[in-house]
Amino acid sequence: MDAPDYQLITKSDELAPALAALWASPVIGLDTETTGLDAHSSRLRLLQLGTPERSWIIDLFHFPAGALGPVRELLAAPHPVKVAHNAKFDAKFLLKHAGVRLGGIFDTYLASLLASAGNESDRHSLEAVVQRYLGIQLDKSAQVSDWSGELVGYQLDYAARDAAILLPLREKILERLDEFDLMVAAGIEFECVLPMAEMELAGFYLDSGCWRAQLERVRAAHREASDELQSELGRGASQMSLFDAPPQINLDSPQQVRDALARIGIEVEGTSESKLHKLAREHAVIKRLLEYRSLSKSLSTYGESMLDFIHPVTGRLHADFRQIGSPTGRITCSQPSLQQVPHTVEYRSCFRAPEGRKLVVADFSQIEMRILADFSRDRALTEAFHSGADLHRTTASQMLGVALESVTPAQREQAKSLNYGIVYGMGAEGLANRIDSSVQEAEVLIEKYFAAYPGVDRWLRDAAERAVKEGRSRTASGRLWVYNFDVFDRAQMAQMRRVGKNAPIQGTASDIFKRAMTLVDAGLKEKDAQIVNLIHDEIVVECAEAIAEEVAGIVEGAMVAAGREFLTRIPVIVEAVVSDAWLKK
DNA sequence: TAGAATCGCCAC
DNA sequence: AAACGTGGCGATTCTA
Repeated sequence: MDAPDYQLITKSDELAPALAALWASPVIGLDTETTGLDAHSSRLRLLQLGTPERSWIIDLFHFPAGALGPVRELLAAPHPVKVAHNAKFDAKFLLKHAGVRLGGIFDTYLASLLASAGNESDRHSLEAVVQRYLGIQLDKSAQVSDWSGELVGYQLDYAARDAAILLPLREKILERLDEFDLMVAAGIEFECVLPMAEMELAGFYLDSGCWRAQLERVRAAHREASDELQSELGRGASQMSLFDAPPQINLDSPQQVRDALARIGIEVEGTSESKLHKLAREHAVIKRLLEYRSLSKSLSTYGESMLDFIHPVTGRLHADFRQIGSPTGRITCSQPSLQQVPHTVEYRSCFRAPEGRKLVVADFSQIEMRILADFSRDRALTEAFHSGADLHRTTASQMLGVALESVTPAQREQAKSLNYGIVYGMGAEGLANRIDSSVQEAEVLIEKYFAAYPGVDRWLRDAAERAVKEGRSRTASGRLWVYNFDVFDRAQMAQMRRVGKNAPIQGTASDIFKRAMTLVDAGLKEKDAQIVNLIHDEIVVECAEAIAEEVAGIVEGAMVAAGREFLTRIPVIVEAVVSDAWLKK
């Protein structure tokens, strides 16, 4: 593609005519060039803005932040719409280096992801998307050039072209979004971009001293467990002589562990947690092995590596959040994953509010079950939520036909397993495995569950049938997942039925969650408060101590409002707690 | 020997 | 073989 008509702007008197044309355009392309990928340690060099007729390249090295006034106004306004590819990136740099909250975003990256409807083989780089939608091959070689020095012609051509291509690209993707009824879902996604950028830029504070102390405790326990297991498992090994140490077993190798267990007379098919768990009661060595595994996991995944992610400039963790991380629309997080920190006080208390600040930890109460109740219109499940009583206890009471007060803890646990398992399409074997019962007993429990909630039974069967018949599913916002299962493969068909039950529920939960994020962010706009983490149904906000209670109220209200946009028949409950650390008090 | 595949396990 | 859905990640094992 040839370079479009463009003008390089290095003086403030050149801005006015450009701004006049940009304000007059309903949609403009936006791109930035930066000296690196990290907004805290890199600089913003160029801001490219394009109308269909013309592009402008603003060299920000020539503009102190104060001189950008009128441009900031344009960028913050909801109109004109700004088309950008992966706008989160540009939004972070604009926020950090120009103090602008980018408004009116149309993100071609997110749009492309939505339009691909869960097809994970599609790539979504600007290059790939331009190729797919416009049939044009882009040359991206200038992207990684040095953007900190004197700019040369090919860099400016490249910069102008990337902004100009976004407008025709948006047109084509819009056609596809419209064709697939994805406009509502796209709107939800676009509104999340700025909150996501703000969150990543702010980062999540981790007390490194606390974390190191925790690691030391785990290390000691790990050594102890390892020594004990080596001597236990070494017993079965043949020894050269009495004075030779028994050969070391690699406890992290499932193969070696299985062989070692066999030598001391314990035969196992697999060494996974669920298989071993059942044997843990009769064999102390297995119980120890499971403890060892858990400690290993702690050390490897949540060990020093977490500290390596602390940013040298901000002293905080700036994880990478993928806004559409799964086909159901869930957000995922990596480097580090702040969504899988062990749910124990020892770990979570290290994520705490800095001096003078508080964390507000707010999560939806049983949102997926509420969605299931709303979708299925099951009378008993609906009643269970309206009663306000403990869901699992109520489920047990309704299944077993006993009074609420006489439900035993064991019965409640079984009902809980059913409530959680059922939205994943769990079968009798799965339940039996989980609650340590026979398959027959599990079958009886499932029958009782569906007898108590016949509407749920009907909805789940129907969802599975629809999934198979249509080969796709949608969430409440219309988010689409076109399945890629092999219809000639029995196992894959069974999986498709389970996904058909789960995807609309999990996906609607992420619709609600994303709306919640937008509303929370809007509610906190003028406050000294900032979203710092997102975990599927939980939002963590850091704020000034003095306004913590008020912020908790705003967060709770916003999340409830988001839930009510989608659930009309079932109450939405959010628990918001003010805390010094990432704990629900 | 580097990268892919697999296992196992953390979160929701 | 799989058996409960979505992910990320680390260690081991396999493979080209």
